[in-house]
Amino acid sequence: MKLADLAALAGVSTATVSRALAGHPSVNTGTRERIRALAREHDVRPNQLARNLRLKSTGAIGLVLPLGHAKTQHLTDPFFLSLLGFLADLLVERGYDILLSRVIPDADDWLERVVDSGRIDGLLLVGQSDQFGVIERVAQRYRPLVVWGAHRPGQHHLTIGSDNVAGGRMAAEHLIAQGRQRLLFVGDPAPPEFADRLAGFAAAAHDAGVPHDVLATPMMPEAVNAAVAEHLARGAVPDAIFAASDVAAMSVLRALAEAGIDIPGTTAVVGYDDVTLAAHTSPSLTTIRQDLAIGAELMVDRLLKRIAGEPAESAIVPPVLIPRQSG
Amino acid sequence: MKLADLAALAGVSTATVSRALAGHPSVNTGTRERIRALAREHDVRPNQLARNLRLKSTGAIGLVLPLGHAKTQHLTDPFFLSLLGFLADLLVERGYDILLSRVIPDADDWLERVVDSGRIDGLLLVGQSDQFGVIERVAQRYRPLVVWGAHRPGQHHLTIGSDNVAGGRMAAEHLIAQGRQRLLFVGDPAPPEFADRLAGFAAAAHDAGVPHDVLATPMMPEAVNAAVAEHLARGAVPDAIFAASDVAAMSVLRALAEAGIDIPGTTAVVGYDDVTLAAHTSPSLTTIRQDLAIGAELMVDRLLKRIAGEPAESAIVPPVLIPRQSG
DNA sequence: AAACTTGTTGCAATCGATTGCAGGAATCGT
DNA sequence: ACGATTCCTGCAATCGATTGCAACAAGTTT
Repeated sequence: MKLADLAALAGVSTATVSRALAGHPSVNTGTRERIRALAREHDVRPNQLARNLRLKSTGAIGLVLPLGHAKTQHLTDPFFLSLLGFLADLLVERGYDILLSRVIPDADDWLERVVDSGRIDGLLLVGQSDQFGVIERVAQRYRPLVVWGAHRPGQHHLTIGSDNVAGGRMAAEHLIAQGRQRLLFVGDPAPPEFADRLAGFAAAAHDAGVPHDVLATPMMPEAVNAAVAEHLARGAVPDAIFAASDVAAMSVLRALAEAGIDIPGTTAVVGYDDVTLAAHTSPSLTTIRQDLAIGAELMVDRLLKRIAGEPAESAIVPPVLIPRQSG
Repeated sequence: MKLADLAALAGVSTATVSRALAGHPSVNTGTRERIRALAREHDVRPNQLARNLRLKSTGAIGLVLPLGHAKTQHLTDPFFLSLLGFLADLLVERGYDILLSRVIPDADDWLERVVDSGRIDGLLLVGQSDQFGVIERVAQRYRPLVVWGAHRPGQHHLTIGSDNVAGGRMAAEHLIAQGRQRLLFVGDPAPPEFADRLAGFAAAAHDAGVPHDVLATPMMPEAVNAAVAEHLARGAVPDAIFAASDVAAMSVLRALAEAGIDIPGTTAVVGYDDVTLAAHTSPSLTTIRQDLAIGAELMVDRLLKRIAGEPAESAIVPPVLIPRQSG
């Protein structure tokens, strides 16, 4: 039942009904209570769409996962789901709904379509994928936009992310401190997050005078598994592998186990993210943790500041090495 | 930029612009192309809210997790996140957006508010929690509503769920076949899903002439852990525990390990759900799998049927016992 | 030349709520 | 008793797109 119907029932105008339900002070106390009682009795629930249209505010935050570099990747990715869980909890606590979309950036105005749809008050983007340019362009004019990802000098869009260069460096230093000598990076070096992890990894190796290889592969589990298997079959057995993500690291573990290689005896493995699963693989996975609880809080905090018109800047969550059995 | 602005630029009415962009056949081909070119050039993106209001359809599906029995439970729950992942993938493939809310059912019209908000074309509810009555009431009049949960004879709302009674029964039979004699159910027996699991468990135990106990506890990890620890401290050491969920089962594993009890030598543990983690705990967790990929497909399929005005009925996903190390 | 199609476009109502402004009634001050 | 406040309520515009109906021009038929 809508406001106009209730107005007819109560013998007043919709204007008065609207004001009564909104608790507007200018409406007479008696009338207000009468209308409210009637509203309860007759199941009146105002149409949010109409309200949003008029007020130009929706109470919803967009949450988008752009899938440029892995068109077959699904929302079931544990890293994304975990971050999503934290973000959702925080946003709901603050009274926002979440409009979730998975976008495959084919048309190059995909981001414009999202922000100009009028359906959201702000947007959280998880991962820059290969859409750096698009994001920059939109961020120039659309303020309430926060991205999980890497920060480049001079960029205009607001990012929250872990320091991937530092994380990659930590991985390499940790492995080298164990005396590992033949380092291998496994993953897709194209997306900025992964590129930074590799850069830090390579820099630390270089500083220590240790050589390293790069095994570039798409991030899908079977692809990683196959790439590592083939690499091993060629007789190249590294004594340390740094995988671009935990999910990739788990495929690496599997490929090594299938090749009968001892972990960490022969080859150490270090992952990235510290997804919940990482503590429970066997052997359990040494990894670089991104603290998503903190990251999510930073994202939401910055986004709400931007929505309120206040300034807010990028921030970095420091990565932490979590040593476990795999290396 | 909105349609009216473009109309002014093109020297036509908004009506014509609307029809041109929608590809309505009655508009002159020349005019249509001229308007479309202008639209591309000037970044015209119609306001979805206004469109939705007029058309009374939104292209969004609500996804709600009611948290009646665990007011502190979060969206980070792995079972929910996993189902959410599957649902989101399916819905996005079909062109729907997802409006995600976590609801704490305090006011008893929480569900009415969601379905009458005008913001969604249909609703998926994950879990009935303790809100069976509310859901029944709304389902009487609101058709596009699909619930993940238990099916009661004579109920009106459409549910997809695993056969929890059969699942509970399988757990008990599996344990009894190993010669286990002192069975214990751990969990909150109030929500219908859990009640069914307990009912099947109890029935199978009764059929086999084996006694069983019930340790009722809230489902939060610390609560389960504490409840089991206290139970053990009272000297009652069961030789088999059936936990209402995998997450609860993991707390049970921890409590047993902390009490120095051998698993599965002294006490076997069986969980429910088969979350990804269950295969990776140590010892790995024997559990009753709910196939969420299939469940999600059934939910989306039924919901879209209902939205299209077609009839659709409840369905059941058969549970499967996954034997692992814990029992 | 009158009557009738056909093709294209615009007017204005509609979706349902919010709110500035105006106006009527009641109360107050002098 | 008359103007000035104060209080309350309703009118009507507004948010932006969609669409039935009417209108008009150009072409066709008789």
